[in-house]
Amino acid sequence: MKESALQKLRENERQNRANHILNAAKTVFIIKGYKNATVRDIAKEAELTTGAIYAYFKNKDTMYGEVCRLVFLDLYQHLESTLFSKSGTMLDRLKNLFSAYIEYDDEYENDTALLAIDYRQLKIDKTLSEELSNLLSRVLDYTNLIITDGIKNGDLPETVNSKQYALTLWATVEGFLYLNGYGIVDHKKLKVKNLVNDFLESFYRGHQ
Amino acid sequence: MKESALQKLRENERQNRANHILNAAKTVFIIKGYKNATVRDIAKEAELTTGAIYAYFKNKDTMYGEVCRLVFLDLYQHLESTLFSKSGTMLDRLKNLFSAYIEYDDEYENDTALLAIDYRQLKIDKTLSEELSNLLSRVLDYTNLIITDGIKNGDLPETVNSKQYALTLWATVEGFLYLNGYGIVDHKKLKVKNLVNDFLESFYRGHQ
Amino acid sequence: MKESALQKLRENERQNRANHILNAAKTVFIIKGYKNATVRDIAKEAELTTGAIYAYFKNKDTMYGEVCRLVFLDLYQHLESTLFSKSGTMLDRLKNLFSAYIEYDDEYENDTALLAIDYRQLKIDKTLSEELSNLLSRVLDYTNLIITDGIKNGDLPETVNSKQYALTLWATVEGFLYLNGYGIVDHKKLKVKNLVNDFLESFYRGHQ
Amino acid sequence: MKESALQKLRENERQNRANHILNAAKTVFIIKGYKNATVRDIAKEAELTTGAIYAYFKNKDTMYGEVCRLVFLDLYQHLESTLFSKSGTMLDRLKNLFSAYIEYDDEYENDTALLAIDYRQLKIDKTLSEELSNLLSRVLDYTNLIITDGIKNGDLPETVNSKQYALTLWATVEGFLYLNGYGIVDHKKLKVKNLVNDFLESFYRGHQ
DNA sequence: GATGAATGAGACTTCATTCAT
DNA sequence: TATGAATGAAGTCTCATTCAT
Repeated sequence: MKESALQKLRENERQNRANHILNAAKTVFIIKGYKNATVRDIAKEAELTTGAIYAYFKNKDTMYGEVCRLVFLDLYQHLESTLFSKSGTMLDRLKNLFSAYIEYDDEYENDTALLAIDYRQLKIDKTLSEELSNLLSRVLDYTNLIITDGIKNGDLPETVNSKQYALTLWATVEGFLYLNGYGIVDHKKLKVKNLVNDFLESFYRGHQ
Repeated sequence: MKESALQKLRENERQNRANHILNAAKTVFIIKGYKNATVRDIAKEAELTTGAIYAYFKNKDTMYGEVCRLVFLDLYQHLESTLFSKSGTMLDRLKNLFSAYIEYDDEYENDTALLAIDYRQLKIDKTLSEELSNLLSRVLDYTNLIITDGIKNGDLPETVNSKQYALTLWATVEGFLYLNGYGIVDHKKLKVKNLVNDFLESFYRGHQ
Repeated sequence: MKESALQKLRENERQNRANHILNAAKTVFIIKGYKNATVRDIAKEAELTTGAIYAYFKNKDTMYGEVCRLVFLDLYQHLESTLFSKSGTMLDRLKNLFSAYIEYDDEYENDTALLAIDYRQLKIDKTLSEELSNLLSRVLDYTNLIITDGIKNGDLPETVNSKQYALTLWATVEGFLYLNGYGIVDHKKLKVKNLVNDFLESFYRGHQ
Repeated sequence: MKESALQKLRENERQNRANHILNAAKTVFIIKGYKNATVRDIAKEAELTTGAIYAYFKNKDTMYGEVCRLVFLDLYQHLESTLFSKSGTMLDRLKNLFSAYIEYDDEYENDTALLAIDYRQLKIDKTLSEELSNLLSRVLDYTNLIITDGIKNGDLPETVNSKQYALTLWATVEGFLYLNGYGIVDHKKLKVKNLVNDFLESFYRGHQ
């Protein structure tokens, strides 16, 4: 029993340190991008040596993948509060969901996309790779949920294909963030959040 | 005078060879991605040697930037035929424009995005960098043109902000392509082109 | 006095643990070879941690050397039973000796050679190094003993140089094992033991 | 035609440089042993930089394998002169063959064995690995040839199993060299060559 | 004594870039 | 201009060894 408690403590410690490294990695990857970030950079950021890193992560690519996972999980935690407040109209719920999404993206300096961008080129375990794919598509599920609710409530006609509707919404939001990332959205006048809200309304009207 | 003609000839020759290399680079970058493409790969594809490349391009990053430019220019040539046929409704013209855009993306196996993705991390001349930014936003101008025409023709109410409308359309299309690139769009049932067409219609209806 | 008894006990305890580690090391070195065996591997095999190892052994090379010594000591214990049964002809005694040697080698899957192979490249104390050299040549002494007995008994003419005779026998046996280790001896038809026995007879006949 | 000639010239150049590197590697491997030799050492010995090495050899292990091959090929060139002089008795021919073998080994400071020792642990192409195995057993074929000749000529009775005879001879020679490598053969009094010659005679007598 | 996290040197390897020919 | 060998810096990763707990 004692043994098991000790083990748990140690495992916890280990997990903490791994997270510490992962956070350092996140910082570095966001600042320098995958290509230019070196393991040494990450080690320095974590106040460790290169070798220490490898006690926790198999290699750079895996770290990158894990950072992506972390960001996704963070994101979903951020979104879930919004999601499960079933009060309000469908439109409000969608606005809330995407606002939360956009806020999160803002917080990480528009680098959600940057992070997620090409994990398919990485040498990572299939398990992790698949998990990332799943996580990537989870927003869709969230959105879909709200929309099917909307159809049930009569917010949208029954003829609406909820999956396609959800996909379209998400595509637009991702698109805005993507363009915003390239500095194409004029920050002074238009903010992504407003753009999305306007879009949600027009698109909604188009389905009445 | 003669000298100048000769010079022009030489300059032409040089330009041809540079283009030849650029095409090889495009091929390699699309297949392998920026990270994994080596200058040697490009040289081999161009049936040249490493050293020769450097007579035409300052460095790998510049080549990558130039490839991006090439792709954009190609794209715009592809789009322009569509653009300037001012016949048809606004909706038809938009559909044509984006169809052409999507077709082009298909042709390059969804790697337009892949190519364009992070030229901001590259060490390239400011000139080139700015040109890429401009090119990137040119589709917007195209779209905007069609929409202002639409407003003039009464296809859309005058209250519509054409820039925002255009931005939204483009965002959605980019978003679809982005998601499609990640395999999130179900290819068997939904095609990007149909998704976009459906979207254009709903969005249009939403503004009546 | 009491102190000394306690000390002895402790020293014993320590010796036991060192032997435990050494056996683990032997296992790992035989399976993985010196090059590929890591101290961590050994620690794991001994159900200890890396650090603990260093309380007993100065470094990896020393461990390797000690393993070699252990193997030699084991070997000689294995051989000695044979040796001191002075019954039988010289030829029989030699056959018995080498049979025992070969059996021992078999037991460790032909890795006697693998173990002994290059302790001279190791960073180990001169004492240990010299001891290994001595141990290595001890078989020679054994063989020599039997042969001088044989000469006394008239099994071999007095003109025979016993040292050279012994050296030759041993060389051949080692050679067979070495070739066998490389898979050069055809296992199905010829077994090392038979080859050695045949050899011993022919060589013996050649000295009559 | 000219092109092909140029290519041949270049290929030659390349081969020369590869050989130059290989010789440097041989030197380093012999002095330091596989384990302690670094690619940097080899590069320095070849008066090149590390990177240059990799233009010629895939990796360290492959270089080691190639060095082994080189040594074998050299050896066989050295032996072949001897081999094909079919004059002399079987015994003389065998003495010549093994003398040549031993001389070669001497020349390389007893490191034939050292080199050949564990190429099976290396990460090398199967092709190379198999070639090394073949080369390793070629001496056997040579020996066998002389012995079958000997049987034909009546030097040995027909009942002798030539393969076993050959294997035994070779085993003994290898064994002597092996022991000699460990400093067990007393250099001042006994020389390997003499030991082998004496052995060959006794063994031969044992088969009459 | 034992732990195991951390160190730090050094190994192998890759590749953009240069330069003598 | 073209060649391609060579450079050299940087990268990823491994592991014997140390040390605070």
